[in-house]
Amino acid sequence: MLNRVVLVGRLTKDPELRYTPNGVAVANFTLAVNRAFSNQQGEREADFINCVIWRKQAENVANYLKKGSLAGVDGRVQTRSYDNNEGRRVFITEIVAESVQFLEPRGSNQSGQGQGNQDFYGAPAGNDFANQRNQQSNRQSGGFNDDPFSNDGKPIDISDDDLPF
Amino acid sequence: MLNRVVLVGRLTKDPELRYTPNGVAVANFTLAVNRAFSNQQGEREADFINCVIWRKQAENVANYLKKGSLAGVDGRVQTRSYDNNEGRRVFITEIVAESVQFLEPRGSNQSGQGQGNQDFYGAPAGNDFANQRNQQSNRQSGGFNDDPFSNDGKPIDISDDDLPF
Amino acid sequence: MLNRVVLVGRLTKDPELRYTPNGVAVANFTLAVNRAFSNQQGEREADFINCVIWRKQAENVANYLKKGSLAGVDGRVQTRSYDNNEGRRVFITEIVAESVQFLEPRGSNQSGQGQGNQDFYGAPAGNDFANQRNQQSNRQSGGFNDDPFSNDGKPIDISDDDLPF
Amino acid sequence: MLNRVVLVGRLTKDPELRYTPNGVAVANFTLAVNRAFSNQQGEREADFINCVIWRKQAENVANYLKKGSLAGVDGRVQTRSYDNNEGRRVFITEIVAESVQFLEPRGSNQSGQGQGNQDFYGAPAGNDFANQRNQQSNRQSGGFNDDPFSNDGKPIDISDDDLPF
DNA sequence: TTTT
DNA sequence: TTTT
Repeated sequence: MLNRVVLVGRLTKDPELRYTPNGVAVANFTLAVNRAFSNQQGEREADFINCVIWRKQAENVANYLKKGSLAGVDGRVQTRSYDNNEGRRVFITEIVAESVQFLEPRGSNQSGQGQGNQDFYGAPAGNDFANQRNQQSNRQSGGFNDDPFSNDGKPIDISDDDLPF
Repeated sequence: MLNRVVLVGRLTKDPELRYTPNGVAVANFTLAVNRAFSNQQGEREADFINCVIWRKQAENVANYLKKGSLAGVDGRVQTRSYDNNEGRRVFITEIVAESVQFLEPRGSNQSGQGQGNQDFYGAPAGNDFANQRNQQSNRQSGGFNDDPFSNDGKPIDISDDDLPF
Repeated sequence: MLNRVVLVGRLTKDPELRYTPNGVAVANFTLAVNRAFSNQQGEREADFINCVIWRKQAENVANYLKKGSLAGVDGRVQTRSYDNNEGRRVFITEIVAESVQFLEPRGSNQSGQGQGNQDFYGAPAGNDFANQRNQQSNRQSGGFNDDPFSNDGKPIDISDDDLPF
Repeated sequence: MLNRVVLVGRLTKDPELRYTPNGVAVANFTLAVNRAFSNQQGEREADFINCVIWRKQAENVANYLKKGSLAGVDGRVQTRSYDNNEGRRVFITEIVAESVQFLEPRGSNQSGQGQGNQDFYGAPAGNDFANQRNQQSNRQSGGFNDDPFSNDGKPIDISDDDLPF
């Protein structure tokens, strides 16, 4: 059934890249998306939206985005649940990104060295991470957690079953 | 910033209509949205996506949708947090619906009496609940809960501050 | 770059299914999408939105949708141009559907015989035409036109180049 | 009915701002949206998508966006037709933008003088043009054309009837 | 009639 | 050239 989400926002932290036991890459990141309206105190708030992305694009996200990066996400809403360490069922709503667009001007990550690029404010060519299905990643898995958005060293129970395809 | 969600799914239960202390209507409902793909066991799962809607449209949702109704939602992703009764901060991700479309065939709610309507399977005219801003609802508030998706009779702490405009 | 469209509407006519010279299926159809608001004459107008869909899903659309069917489309906006028979360049904006959802109640196509189905108004299981990439269709091509939305028997010049991948 | 479009792309030209006979502002612009995939020649093409925006936001677009600006659009697909000067009916599909987001880094419009802004690449605060309904613009109308995307000095026949609300 |  |  129809399930579509499009977001533009900034990463609240560097993305977290991990691997399932089978070696499939997953990255998690949170987008801060500023609201278009102000609240009753006249402040403009933001929504902090958890996103997951799989496989090759997960590695792209980890390599090219960092805290503060402006990015666009096209994906879908996913819900899942897991039992936490107190034996309580926790429900998660997150966005599974199907493609991520890097919206920073080219070179904005650079540390300071000259750029000599007249295209400085342009979006990099080929900066979409979409349509890279069928690509496989095979590095070994590190510690994989029960909740991809926490990182507290608890035992692993997210498996390849969480792969959205 | 861009924040857009479109869903089509079925209500998992009747919508819950409540009123803020100021008399503003809010309805909560959950959409079961079937996934387009099957999991590794060959089953087609669903996402269970919590939605909120405000004001006149909240009352429309409460009046016209019920458990099992097929509906479309156009809205945005919202996150918020509250402190639960154990003093723990709980983070919520939900969809604020800006418009809801009733996708049931006309008359499918009817109890059995004849319809004599050749348009029986047609979508009802005017079945969009959109573009009804500026309408105000003023009924008195009933018990309002700390989490619009739970309903356990705990003290009220959602106020008009939660109004998304 | 981000380019996403989601529509729900009714087919204005039966879909048109054709095949490229290489045997790839394409279907064209127009969705009438009723506007959520009324015009200054108090009438509710509709937008008539041309859609294209490729491969296996094109055949599904042709087989399962017809004039009047309620359908959801998830896709992207595409523009292209061609030179018409007067040597004039014509610009086309249309929606390339990536998935189509059949929103008619189960059995609504039936000619009249009893159904005995308590789920009569339920959406059919498996009624999404999505995620069917990698499927190939190989029937022979019939007359393929210069504009997939016209059908006037003029020589073919839409080729597999128009395939959106 | 559901009708939602989200785009991110670059303006192909400066926006065109005009006023209806009643003094309502309208701006037209075209977004070049690069495709996520390459064609059979290995080139990455773009879609050139016509957009319209009304009222206060039209003036914002005219003031803040120009050829090459990176912008996000949230809106809906609209179709309409008009009779051209040869008496032929022309059908138009365009995007009615409901909000536009300015995605250029702050200061990228500047002519060259120093900026001394550590937030140089940050999106400007308040750079959404959304949620500004109810605002009225009253300047006098200049030449208004039969097709908002052409500009050939022909007599005016787009009126306030084209206002999408 | 196309942007970077 | 438009659906219910």
